[in-house]
Amino acid sequence: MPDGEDGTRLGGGDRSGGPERRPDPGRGPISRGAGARRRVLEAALAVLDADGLGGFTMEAVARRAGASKATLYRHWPSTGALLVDAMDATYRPFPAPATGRLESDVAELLGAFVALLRDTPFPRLLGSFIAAAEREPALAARHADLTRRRREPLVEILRRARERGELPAALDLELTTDLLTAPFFYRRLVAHHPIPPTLVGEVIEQVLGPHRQRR
Amino acid sequence: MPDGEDGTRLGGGDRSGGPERRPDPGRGPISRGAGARRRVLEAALAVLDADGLGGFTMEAVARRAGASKATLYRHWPSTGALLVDAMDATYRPFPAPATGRLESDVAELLGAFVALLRDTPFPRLLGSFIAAAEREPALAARHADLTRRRREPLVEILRRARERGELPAALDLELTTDLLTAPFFYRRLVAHHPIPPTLVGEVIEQVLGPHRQRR
DNA sequence: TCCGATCGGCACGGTACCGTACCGATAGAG
DNA sequence: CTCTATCGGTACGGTACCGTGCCGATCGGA
Repeated sequence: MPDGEDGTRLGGGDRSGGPERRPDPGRGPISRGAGARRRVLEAALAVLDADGLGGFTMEAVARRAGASKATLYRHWPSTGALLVDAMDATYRPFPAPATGRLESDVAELLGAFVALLRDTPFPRLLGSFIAAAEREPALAARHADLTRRRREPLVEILRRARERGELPAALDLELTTDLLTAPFFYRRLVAHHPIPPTLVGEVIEQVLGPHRQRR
Repeated sequence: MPDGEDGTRLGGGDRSGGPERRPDPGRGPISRGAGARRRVLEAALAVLDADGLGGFTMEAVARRAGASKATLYRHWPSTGALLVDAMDATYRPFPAPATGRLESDVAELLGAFVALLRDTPFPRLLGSFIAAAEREPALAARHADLTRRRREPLVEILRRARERGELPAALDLELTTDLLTAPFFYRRLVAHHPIPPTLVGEVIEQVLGPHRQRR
């Protein structure tokens, strides 16, 4: 596999003027061991968010983390390995609503998801991960696992609803989860269309509406 | 947006409608004008497919095209501008089936789409475009337009079916198109899950099934 | 046929990043 | 408190790409 060698200029931080020094002034003295590792991973995500894959460089990450390149190379042999760990570090357990009613649970979850797509660096990072995963099988595998973990709460909501009899027993939960979430990825990353506040309700209505069953 | 200059040509859309009547102007001696332009754009896509955004470099594209850097800079002021034109060059009109029956038309179209995702460099290029578009508004706008053009045939099929009375008059065609296509993007680029041959039928059944109407 | 516009080749100085090595400092465990 | 593994800082040669300038060659329209 092509070892690293990544250096795009597309979003690249070609700063010909100032040296852009930002070693995170607010932090304490120096943290070692796991602390340093965490700091570097945070810096890696910050760099990826700011400058994309093109700016994702050992030097850039080290600068942002206030670390030395040597420290980075001690932990990660390549930018690819660093990217894998940084991607893993983006996982945050999604709040699983349990109002007990199918529609409101799903609406709440999808609403939080839309907010994540609209108000956070998440989609920008996701774009970089998608592009990188096309060329690094290790990253693709990790991202597949990450995605599975993120989907879990929604699948669980659907499963419970099915057990309560609100959804047909024969309904394919994985496919339904795809149909509920994929349009939002698609609009944000592919079609570059705005996501109106009403979309969550419309998707739920069109996907779940026909299958809704009275208990 | 760290890149200060970012010289993407927004209005430079000289999509030549010119009648280019050469049998194979590819590897002839030297081709000038539109020929050179086409050769460079092909090389740009080849480089992007092979090495991703990381390898997308004026030098690399020039090498692959058998052109000189000077030629590239004569046409495109930056890699961003080159990427925009290269992306536009990926558009191929999708064959619009017109069997006259909703299900078979959609199945045929989605089948071709799945083949595109499975057997061609398309998804790999798409990944790069997605990542780059997150950082280049000009690219995002172009990609939005490209996507709209690619969706058109499917929307048209749904519209005709609605006019024939096979779909409810109140059905949101755009949303339905999203629901029909987004899962495939999602599986291929985000979830990294295989797309079984049965998926097309399942998606059609779950999305269109409940709305099917007898005329 | 002819001439101008375009091309490929080449070279240039400048910049950024790579990957490694060595240093003195210090955090953090015992 | 002591000791050591880890850290930040610095430096290095090497590589790749940038963007520009200038050639002579040659395509391609008049």
